[in-house]
Amino acid sequence: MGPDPKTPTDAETLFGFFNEIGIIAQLSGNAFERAMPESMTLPQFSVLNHMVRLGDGWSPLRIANAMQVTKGAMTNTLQHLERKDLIEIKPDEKDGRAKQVFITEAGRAMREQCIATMIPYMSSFAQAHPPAELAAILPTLQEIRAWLDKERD
Amino acid sequence: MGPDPKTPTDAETLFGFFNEIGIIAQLSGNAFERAMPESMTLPQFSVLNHMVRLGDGWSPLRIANAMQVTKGAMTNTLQHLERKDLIEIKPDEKDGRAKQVFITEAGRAMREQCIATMIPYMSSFAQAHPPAELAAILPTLQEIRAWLDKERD
DNA sequence: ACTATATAGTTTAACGTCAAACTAATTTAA
DNA sequence: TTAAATTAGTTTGACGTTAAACTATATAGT
Repeated sequence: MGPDPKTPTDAETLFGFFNEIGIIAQLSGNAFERAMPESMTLPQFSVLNHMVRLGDGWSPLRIANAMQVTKGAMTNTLQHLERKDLIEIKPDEKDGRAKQVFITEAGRAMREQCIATMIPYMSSFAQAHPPAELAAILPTLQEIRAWLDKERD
Repeated sequence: MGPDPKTPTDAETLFGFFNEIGIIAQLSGNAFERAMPESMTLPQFSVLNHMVRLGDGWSPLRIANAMQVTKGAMTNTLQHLERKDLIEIKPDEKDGRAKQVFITEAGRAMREQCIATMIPYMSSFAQAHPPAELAAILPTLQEIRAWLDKERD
């Protein structure tokens, strides 16, 4: 007897899982960007949001690590935000190599605006998928993220 | 009394969820690419894999739709694969606008090789996160993907 | 002190993605 | 049949990402 076509192998399950994750990330990222004010991208919003929630004055590298992105990628995102005057970057007095990133008033306003424009979309999503449903699978996702992060080397 | 800081709002849960998804997609995609043969990317592998699993001869647009990617993105990926002789693209006799994409022997071999080099990584992952665990949350993910896809307009 | 090493940021090159403009070929409708 | 609308693919421009090379500053070790 050959393998039962109905039962996916472990490799298939694993692949299907990551494939699903990848597509959701792509579709949701797109959806958010379409909902957000013109010219704002998800990474840009994420940085602003991060600073409002956890405080600013962080170094670019620390922000990059928090967002699991390379420092080169963060340089790029910060340059875009700075050109739009949504953040301010100052040299770190204590360490000549480092910089400190601060959100501006315009940055805070932009972050608020992004959230406001996302609300309709989020509500619509939440109606179809109650937060409790997401909260239920979140722990598993967090473990997987932690594993991948640890395994990164 | 202010809101309980321990209980995230629905918006926070929702945001945290998509954030987690995004990071897992990024970390896992990276991990797979690092494991794969030099010069192969995840989208390129995905196209080869798709053709082996579901048959070749599809049009670029149909492949793009299956992978939830724009046709422009697919043009790009197919060009890379074609340059490496992993696929062959022929005009569709029935429809002068369309093309048909076929996997070559080298393409099949490359797909096998990718799978082979991924096995150690997948095993290591599966040990920490049994497929049953993934299978348990897969349905929820699939519903979410379907919703996002439908909502795309 | 001085050299060697490590750390913070930037830059570059190669890929990927999307949206929108543009071709070319096929349908539809009038 | 002809003109209009649709469909398949490609191209372009703007962003994002990584890895690796490169600067500049700081810290360790001798």
